[in-house]
Amino acid sequence: MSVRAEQKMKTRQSILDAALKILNEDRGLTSLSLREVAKEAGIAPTSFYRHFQSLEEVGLILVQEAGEALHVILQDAKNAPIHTEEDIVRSVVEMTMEHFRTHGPLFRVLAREVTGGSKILRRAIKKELQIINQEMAELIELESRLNHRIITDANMVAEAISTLVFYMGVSTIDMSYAMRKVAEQKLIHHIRAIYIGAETMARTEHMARQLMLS
Amino acid sequence: MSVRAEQKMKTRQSILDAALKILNEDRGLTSLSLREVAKEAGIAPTSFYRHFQSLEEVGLILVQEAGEALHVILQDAKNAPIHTEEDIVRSVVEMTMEHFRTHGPLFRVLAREVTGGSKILRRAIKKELQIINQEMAELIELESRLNHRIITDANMVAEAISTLVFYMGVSTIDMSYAMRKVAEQKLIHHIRAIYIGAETMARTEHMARQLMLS
DNA sequence: TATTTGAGCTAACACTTGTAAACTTAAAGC
DNA sequence: GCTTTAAGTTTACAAGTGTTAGCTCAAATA
Repeated sequence: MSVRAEQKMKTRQSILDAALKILNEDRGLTSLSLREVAKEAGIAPTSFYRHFQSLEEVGLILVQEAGEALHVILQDAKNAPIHTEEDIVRSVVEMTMEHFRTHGPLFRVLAREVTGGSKILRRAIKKELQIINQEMAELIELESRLNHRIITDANMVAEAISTLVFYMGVSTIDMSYAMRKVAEQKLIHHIRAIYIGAETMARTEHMARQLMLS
Repeated sequence: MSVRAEQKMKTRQSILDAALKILNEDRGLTSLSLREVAKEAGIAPTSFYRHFQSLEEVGLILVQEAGEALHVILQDAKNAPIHTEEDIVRSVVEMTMEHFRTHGPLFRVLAREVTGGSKILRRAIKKELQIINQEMAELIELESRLNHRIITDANMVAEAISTLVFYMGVSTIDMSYAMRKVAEQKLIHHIRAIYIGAETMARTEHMARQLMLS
């Protein structure tokens, strides 16, 4: 890459960093000002336009980054060696929480902007979460096949689980280690309840069908 | 009430209405401007101060209103005649969804500001949701006692359910009738899974304990 | 009826906002 | 080495911001 292009990338990154830093200080994207971000990034206000059209565009990139980080977690879980329900739940929850914590600012943006002021951003985040949901459904189907478990609707289970993990998970970012661990255990418990509930429902349905046939 | 006090109340209400109206148009509280609200309310900017200290104070009142609306739902559910699990879940979900829809703007504020820019508001909303949680736990305990159901930790079940109902419920506000009904059914299914899961877990635990004793 | 009160007003302030226009200047390309 | 390109700059402007001070005038009070 040329010296110029390299410098441009650097400045671009410093804008993204600046935006994320300010967003992390309890601010919504729509309450952000271009000048403020430019100042934090150490550039002139108008230089911003050399890199992005608007702050919304910056937001979209941050959302994309957060989404990719989530995909990695699920991909890792899918490729992990052990696939018992207990292990998979615990490892996914722990990995997700760890990821939330280490990439706190990014996920705080995700959580804030999913109900935030920009329609475009909301749409983008919901799409991202939908993909996560799909991936989780695949993971659940994989596990249930391996352990001869009857789960009629993996998508439903995935929806409930990913919703809980996302919203409860994000709220743990600011917590102390001890409290976070408690929240983690709660989350694992909830997920297990959903899992077992779905299985019990499927089994009773299955039994009812067999009874009808006989 | 004196003529003057009455007029003041009217203006106060028009400020609250104006704020809610603007907030409903995809705006966060921190991105709101005082002058903008005053204009929408049909008063001079400085007149705002005769009623509130800041926009945050306005936000707090809106949150309080939304919270009260939620309490009413649960109170109604507790006082409803039929208390089978199936009925209670369906009726609470349907009532909550209906309430979310009819008071859409208010709950959109709640959902937006729980991750929003004001720490004070976030705290207030979380407290409100915590109370809801407590009330739901009582409802679950009431039902399980009536139907001789074994539920070891009603608080946990309540947490999972109220989290799902709140976040999934709020996202249904903008939906068409048909889609909302689908989301409603999904939600009922999730709740039932959690309920049954918790019961199954409690029963296996119960059996294990009895096995140990014998 | 005369006085006081206070909701709502206008004017003014110091400041921040987004963005346009025109520049500098160092790297890229020929 | 000369020209072109473009990242980053300064300056400028019109519009919007929160908040203070002081005025109005009708209702409340004495």
